[in-house]
Amino acid sequence: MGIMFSNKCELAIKAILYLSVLDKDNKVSAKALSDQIGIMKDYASKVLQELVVAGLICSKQGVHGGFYLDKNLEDILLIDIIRTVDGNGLFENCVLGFPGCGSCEDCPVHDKWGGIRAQIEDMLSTRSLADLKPKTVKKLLEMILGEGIKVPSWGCQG
Amino acid sequence: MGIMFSNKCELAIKAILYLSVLDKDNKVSAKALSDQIGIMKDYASKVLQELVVAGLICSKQGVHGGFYLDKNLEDILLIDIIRTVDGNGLFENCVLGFPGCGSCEDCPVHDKWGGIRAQIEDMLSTRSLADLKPKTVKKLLEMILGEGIKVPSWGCQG
DNA sequence: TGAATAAAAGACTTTTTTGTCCTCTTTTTA
DNA sequence: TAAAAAGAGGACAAAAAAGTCTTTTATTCA
Repeated sequence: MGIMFSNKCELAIKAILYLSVLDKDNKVSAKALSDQIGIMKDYASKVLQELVVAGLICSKQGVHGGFYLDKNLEDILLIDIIRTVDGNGLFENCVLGFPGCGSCEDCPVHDKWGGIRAQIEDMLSTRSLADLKPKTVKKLLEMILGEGIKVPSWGCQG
Repeated sequence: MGIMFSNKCELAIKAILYLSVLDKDNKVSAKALSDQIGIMKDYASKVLQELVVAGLICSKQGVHGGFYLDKNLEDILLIDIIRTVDGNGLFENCVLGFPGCGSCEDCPVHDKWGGIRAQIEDMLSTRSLADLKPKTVKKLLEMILGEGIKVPSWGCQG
């Protein structure tokens, strides 16, 4: 388990972010994808297949087949991935696990959590993969090139 | 798994909140506690024991024994429970699961997440169990009395 | 002192999540 | 058309988390 999303969901996010930086007609195999971003090939295949079934990504069998994004990056939000893989609990359930923690029966941290949850939802839904792309490219390059290697010209100064 | 904390951690939070509304010398058995707040008795015993070992709560064996809080409520913070049961990952790891997501190698949502995380930390650490007590009493009463029963005089108006 | 109560301790089982492997089908290209 | 590449699908295995049960130890009280 990650800190807020399941491992499976984190894998899905990484995979889709990776697809988002490729050219639209550039399919990538589960093997190549998992080699690049350091996730397990077999499990990645499983998760990618689920994402295809869910309609988040597309796939094509055979030589030169692979996974790819069919939609415009403007139309894909991180929250779609979260909802598909992990469900809607983050946006519905009580953060302390109290049952029926709604407007009336508030848990002790309900007042604060409402605002925080709204910000999380905002973080995941107001910017599309297109908006995230510059940072995604940078992060993925850093991951792929490794920690020791500096990204030329626009590398970290701090 | 809850939405942000493990089931075990949620159980621990509920149990300690329950202890926080009792008189200081009022010990409660695992059975009574779990009956009241609707958690499983045997698993609760396990978790309560861990909390004793961790020094968060106290216990006493034998007739009229049970679990209780030894410290002042002002000195107990929710974040202590989180850190003890679930560790420090929520405050250290990347929300998208990217490795080494620090000041330099930022993930695509890093800018937003930093502020959100700070608010979560604030929510869990700036108010003690003493501050939370009024809401805790209300919430626990609602849980114990059940949904159909209205809490007299200070019940929900909305 | 013996019975009852309640935590401590640990073994054990079940469920969920994660991860692996194998075979089948589709697609392309030589 | 055969070989190779790559996803689809399903069975299976391992690990982690959650949950159950039994025995032992400590404490109180009649």
